[in-house]
Amino acid sequence: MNAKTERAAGSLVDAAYAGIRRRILDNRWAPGHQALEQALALELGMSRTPVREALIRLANEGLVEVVPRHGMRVLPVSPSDMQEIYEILTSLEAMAAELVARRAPAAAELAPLEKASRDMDKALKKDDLDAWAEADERYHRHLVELCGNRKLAAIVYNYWDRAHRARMFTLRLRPKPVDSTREHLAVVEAIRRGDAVAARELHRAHRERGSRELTEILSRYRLSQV
Amino acid sequence: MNAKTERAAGSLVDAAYAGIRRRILDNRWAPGHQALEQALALELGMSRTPVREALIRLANEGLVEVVPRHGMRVLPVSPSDMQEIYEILTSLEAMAAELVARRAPAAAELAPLEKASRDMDKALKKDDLDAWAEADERYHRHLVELCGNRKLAAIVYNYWDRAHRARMFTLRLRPKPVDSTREHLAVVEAIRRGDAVAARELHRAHRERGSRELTEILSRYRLSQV
DNA sequence: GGCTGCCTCAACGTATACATTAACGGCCAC
DNA sequence: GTGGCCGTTAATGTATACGTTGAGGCAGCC
Repeated sequence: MNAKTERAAGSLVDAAYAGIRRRILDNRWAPGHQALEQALALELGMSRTPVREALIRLANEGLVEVVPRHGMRVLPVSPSDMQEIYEILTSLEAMAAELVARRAPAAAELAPLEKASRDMDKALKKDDLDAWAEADERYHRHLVELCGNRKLAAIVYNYWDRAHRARMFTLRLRPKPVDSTREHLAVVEAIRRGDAVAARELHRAHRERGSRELTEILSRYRLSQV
Repeated sequence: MNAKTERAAGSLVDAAYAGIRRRILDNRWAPGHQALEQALALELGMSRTPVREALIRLANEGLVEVVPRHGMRVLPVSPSDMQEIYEILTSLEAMAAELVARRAPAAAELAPLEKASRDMDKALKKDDLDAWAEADERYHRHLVELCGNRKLAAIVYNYWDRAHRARMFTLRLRPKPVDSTREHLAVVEAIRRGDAVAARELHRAHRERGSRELTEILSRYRLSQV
């Protein structure tokens, strides 16, 4: 990706934000990586001003830290960070499932959830973990979209970003996620019945299980940060 | 508050952030209020640069919107915003209560919760609604602090800020909050028992009731925004 | 040899300069 | 009178300038 491509977005601030964020999520800049404002400006082909403004956004979103005299630093995600993040996601996504059930959406709106779940199974049978992760993310994303609470969705997306690297990293270390599909479909079924409490609790249990597995892996492999 | 006082904080950016935020939360700048960057800079006694950087933070936090050519605009909070916010707070604070119960805190850590609850009762008996609101906030704040999840706490604080004006506005329109104290103490009791699920569900019920009352008031008084 | 204090330098925070561009008002045609 | 076009102007986005200050190195002292 060259500077010209990154400029495509409206403003240089947006370009800087997108460029830096991409580099972090793609793990091109590992956790702990530091870069001075001037260096960033040079790499992104702009002056320090838009870089600074992008860094403020990224710092607010918890992806980087700005240390005076040391530039920005890509924040690592420790196991305890992951636990905190999963507590937040568990709580908010469970609420999302409840809200979806209360809204009693049309069958067409639920179809993508089922398709995503089926795709997870297919991917699993082919041992294609990347496709599995994509379908899993699609399921969760659609669920959160359907709940109608945009602010809640925005928080969830933000924390997904923060946990992204760790998820990618543990994807191949964890046991085959054979239970996820069934749990997803159980949530959908509860939504279809209009059973908001069941939807909430089933989704909570689903996330809690995922959280436990992740935590266990991180501690087993002594991954102090990702 | 003059410019000099606001400069007290370390950087001008912090001063601008604090100054603008204060004006909004105190309702000196009503929802919808607009101000140009240059005007803000003049009022705060600094140049546009730190003002712009503060506005980015405030916009991220949802207090203002930056519209090119029209400067910043203080965002109103509509009833549907309030509903979204309360859904988030209900879910996260319930999780916080659960986490506190799981941590099995020492009695000394729970004492401030009980004191805050007692202060709410006292304030109510004296018909001092401001003192009631302060004690109520103190209870909720301490609960969220105790849960140990800093990121969760940060989200909660942010959304409290957004809902602050509406809470202050409806404080004197709502029925006397006679149930709150009992509900708070029930949560504390569940925490003391180590009954995490009960703590979570009691707190959820507490917030859901508050949310219902608030929503009802906003619609009864046709408050389309605060 | 290790530690402390000074000095240098560069990174940052802030101010200012400047080109761009959209809002607004006025003017003209109908 | 009304609607549309054009020019003016000011607000913004970005670049650049500049003073301040803290980090790191070096020398001198214990």
